[in-house]
Amino acid sequence: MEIRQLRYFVAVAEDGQFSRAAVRLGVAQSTISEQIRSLESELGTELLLRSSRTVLLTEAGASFLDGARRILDDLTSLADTAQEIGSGRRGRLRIGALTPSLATLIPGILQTYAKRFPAVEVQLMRMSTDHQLNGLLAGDLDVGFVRGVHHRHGVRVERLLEEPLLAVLPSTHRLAGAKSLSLSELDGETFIFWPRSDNASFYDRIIATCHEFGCIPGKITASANMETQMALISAGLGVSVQPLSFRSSGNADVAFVPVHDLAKPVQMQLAWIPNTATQPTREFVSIALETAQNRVFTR
Amino acid sequence: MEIRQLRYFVAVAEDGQFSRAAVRLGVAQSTISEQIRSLESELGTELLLRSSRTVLLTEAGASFLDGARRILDDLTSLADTAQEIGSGRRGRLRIGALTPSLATLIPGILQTYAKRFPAVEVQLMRMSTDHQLNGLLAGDLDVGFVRGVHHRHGVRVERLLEEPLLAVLPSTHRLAGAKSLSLSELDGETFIFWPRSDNASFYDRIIATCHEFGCIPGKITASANMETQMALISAGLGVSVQPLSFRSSGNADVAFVPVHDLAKPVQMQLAWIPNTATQPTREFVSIALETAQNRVFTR
DNA sequence: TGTCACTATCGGAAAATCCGATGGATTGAT
DNA sequence: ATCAATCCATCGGATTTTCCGATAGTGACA
Repeated sequence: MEIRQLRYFVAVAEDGQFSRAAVRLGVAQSTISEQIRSLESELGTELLLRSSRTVLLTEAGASFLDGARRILDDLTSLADTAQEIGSGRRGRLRIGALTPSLATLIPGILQTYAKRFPAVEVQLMRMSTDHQLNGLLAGDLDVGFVRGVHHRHGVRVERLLEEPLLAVLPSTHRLAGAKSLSLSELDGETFIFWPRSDNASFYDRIIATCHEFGCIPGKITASANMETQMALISAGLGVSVQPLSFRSSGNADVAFVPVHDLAKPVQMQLAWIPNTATQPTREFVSIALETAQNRVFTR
Repeated sequence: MEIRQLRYFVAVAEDGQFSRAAVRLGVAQSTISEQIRSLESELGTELLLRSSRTVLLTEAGASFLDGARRILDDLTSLADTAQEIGSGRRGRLRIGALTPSLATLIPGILQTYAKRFPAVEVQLMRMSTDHQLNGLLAGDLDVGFVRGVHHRHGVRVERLLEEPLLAVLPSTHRLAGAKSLSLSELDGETFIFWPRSDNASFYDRIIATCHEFGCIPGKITASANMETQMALISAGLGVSVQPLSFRSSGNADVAFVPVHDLAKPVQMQLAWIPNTATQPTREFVSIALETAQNRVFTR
């Protein structure tokens, strides 16, 4: 049984004539006759009743017509779907993101992406950097917005934007009004920070920098939630050092003060796995990098 | 896109190897390679990721695999169904029947038929002879159990069995105990009978026979329902002349008395339209004729 | 580095499709 | 009744496609 035969049969059934169907299909009438005949002989059943004026369907033919039409439809949609998936116009995209990126970078990127690929189902998940890396490697995630990742086998990481680190202080803090400060001035204070398990290397880098510049945190209170951290700081329970985008949560009674000995900015990065990247992933990465390049993060 | 290509693709996806799939399919490996390649190029999408160790599916390939499997299944069931319908193993059979046939002939025939063709949907409808003929000609009925039909264009009628006509009398009737009677003895009585519209020729034949033998019915009360007729007769409201099988309703307080001047029996007949008969119809007819031949209708 | 297992490619053989011409059958008109 | 027209079936040959075997190319593994 061949697809061609199904097409010919459907055409004949619709036209009620071999010859007219042949013209419509752009083939010789003898071809139609042969193919229909071969189809019938393969099935062992007559599908058409040939009278000299018109062609009628047998019962088997009527049932076959229904089925053949459905299969022909299925075939085109099969091809269409494969093409859409292959071209990235259809599919699924699982994005991991750190909290600050959600308010700053991601809205613009997603807007562009959703416009170009409306049929792709986007799943956006707030996750820590280390969680994202694990997810990428486990195949649970397609792309992630992370911080402080250097190299990890199989994972490609590209810089999206850079931000300075700022001291985050309660508004009642003695340095809240300062133009800028030195890390050593926060020596011994309680620090409010992300859990070390969220991004151990970034955590360690910050702490090491503090030590380097003569600031040894007293207690370190961990919270995985940005809003909670803000609340703790504004309540005067501690201070923190955070990238500028931390500010975009924009609320709470806290002061952001530049730290002049922290010249080196931190980066927001995009991470994905080129080897196994799906087409939607590749498209998203390309849009994300492009969007970030055109974007200057302002206070 | 060809069915062959779907088969090859499914085989490769299942085996994870071109060469092994080729062996399993009984074709050369180069053939598989070419066909898959041609499929991919037609779709404009890669379906398989060839590494030198194993073949993996792309996203598009995974979706295509599902669809291809489903379509291949659909194709076989399409062919199977057409074959079943063509051979009469599947389909629909609409049978019309007079009331007496329902209790006598039909059970045995249907039993045999349902055993040989379990997948055929049988619809049995109680209808008058004329209704059945109209139904057959209109294509609403496939086969009918009728009485007193001679010839009608396009309709074929075969005798199934013959039965004598009996007088049907209230048990209180003066002739109820007679061994037999002559029609003339019922002259002037009220007759309980089927409506003339149910089977005009049969009706007219009975009435003509009565006249011929000196019996002119007084009033004629019509009822399309056998049970109603029995009730009317047993209530003493009239008499009737009916085929023997009328008796099989077996109840009510009526007497069946042979009529010696009605030597000519009446027939139960099978009617169908050979030109447009479906396979189930043909099979049913053959079983019905066969069953009736082997059957002697006894009191 | 060499071997192994696998897919891609190529030329030619084999098979299937397709075409045009023709035959046979039926319908409708003259 | 005959003739023309229409339609499907059949046949031989041209064309296209499929298929095979051999061989080249490629990555994995020892």
